Amino acid sequence: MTRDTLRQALPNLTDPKLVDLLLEKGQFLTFEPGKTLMEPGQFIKAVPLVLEGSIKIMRVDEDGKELFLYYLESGETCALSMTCCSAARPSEIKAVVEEKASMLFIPIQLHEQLVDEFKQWKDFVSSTYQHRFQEMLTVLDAVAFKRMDERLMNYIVTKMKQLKSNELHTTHQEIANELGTAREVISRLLKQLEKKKWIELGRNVIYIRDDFEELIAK
Amino acid sequence: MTRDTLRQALPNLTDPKLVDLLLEKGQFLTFEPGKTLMEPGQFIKAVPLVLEGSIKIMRVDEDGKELFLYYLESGETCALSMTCCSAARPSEIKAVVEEKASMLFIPIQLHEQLVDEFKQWKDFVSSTYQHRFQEMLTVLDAVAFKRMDERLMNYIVTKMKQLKSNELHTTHQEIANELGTAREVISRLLKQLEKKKWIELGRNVIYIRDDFEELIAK
DNA sequence: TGCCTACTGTGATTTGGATCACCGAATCAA
DNA sequence: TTGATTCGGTGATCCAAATCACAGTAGGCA
Repeated sequence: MTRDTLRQALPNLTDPKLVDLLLEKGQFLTFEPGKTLMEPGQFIKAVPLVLEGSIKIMRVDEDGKELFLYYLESGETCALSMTCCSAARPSEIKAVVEEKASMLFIPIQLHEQLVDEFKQWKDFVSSTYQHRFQEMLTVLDAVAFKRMDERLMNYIVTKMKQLKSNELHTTHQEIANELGTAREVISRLLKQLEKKKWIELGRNVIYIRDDFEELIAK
Repeated sequence: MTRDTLRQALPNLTDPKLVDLLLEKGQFLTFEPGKTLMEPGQFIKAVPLVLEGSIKIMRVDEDGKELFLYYLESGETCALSMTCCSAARPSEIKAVVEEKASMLFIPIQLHEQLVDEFKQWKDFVSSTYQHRFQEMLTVLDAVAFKRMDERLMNYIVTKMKQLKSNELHTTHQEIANELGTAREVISRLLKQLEKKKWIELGRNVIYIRDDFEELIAK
């Protein structure tokens, strides 16, 4: 039932009036992995709230190159959607379902109303901004100051945590896309990690050693 | 007089009660160019509002490398300050006065109160977030997808607009810092632009052709 | 079973940018 | 005026990453 899902995803939203409004006027939808929710240039008319699953948010260059920004997970929303849709501007990003997701779409008018009326919602929005700024800075640091080997290792750690698994079922090409580089570069770097016995490579799968994160810390 | 300065910088803030509160509880200060207002790691206890002049905001890497993010100009405030200080977290950025600046520092408690009580202030904050997200994405694009020559040309255009002049009084080293690269790289690229007659180089000064922006568009 | 496609591995080459090593010229300070 | 410092110019070299070019291989499916 949606009320429970909402409570689980957002335990901080306790005000029953707020919850009622969200459930009454929000649109509940579920999506399968791989579904593209948003492409650059599209307009968005609702704030997406993730209840279950996860959404991958990416920046896309003019000539199609992509760059992974962050995941939206249970209880999170997209700062960029909030800014874009309150300004009625087209999306700057691409959003793809990573894990089967159930979501609540809050119409922009309702969102604006909630910000005014409910401190809990205002705090939620404000902490979302904060959180996302932080993540944008992290990506910026990585792109501006780190080499690809380090970025790849961080990527693997992020994925492991997000999927709560030490097997990544993905292709080298997919990783390359998300890091904004070429497939060969990723293949070679992964091979180096395999030689160090930090990971094992299979077709469409990467097995990661349990102590991977400690290994890279050194 | 400060009231006039405030009105000029922020014509949208018309509510007299709001303006009174800002003037009464905000701290008015002026700074000379070059003054460092904020270093990474410092804590900030007030939201800085720029009335006149401009402030340069930069990201700083662990090993001291810098990266220019954006300018705060008249009527603007720093989204990062708002998130950092409401969360009582240390600054993630460095802020340096670019042009002689007069500023109003809004204590964080007052800021929070204003967000609740004044729609004008809430809208101001919200448009600040939006504006800054946009600029962060622009920087991200540049760093992730553009070559240094293009970034340098964009940098020159940004500076020209911000200073409203087609002479830049700065050193190659300074530009290199802001773009997160090495001085030699900038010197060589500037030399190329000079060979194309798009700019002229002097010691501590770059003269830029009036139609520079049209030239690079091609 | 056999073909086709998607995925991976790897060498060779190129390129953008970083780094090192100087030098000369302008400017400042004593 | 002179010595020191800052700034700009430039060659040489190195390195990470991009690009090009193929080849092998595992799976899907006809």
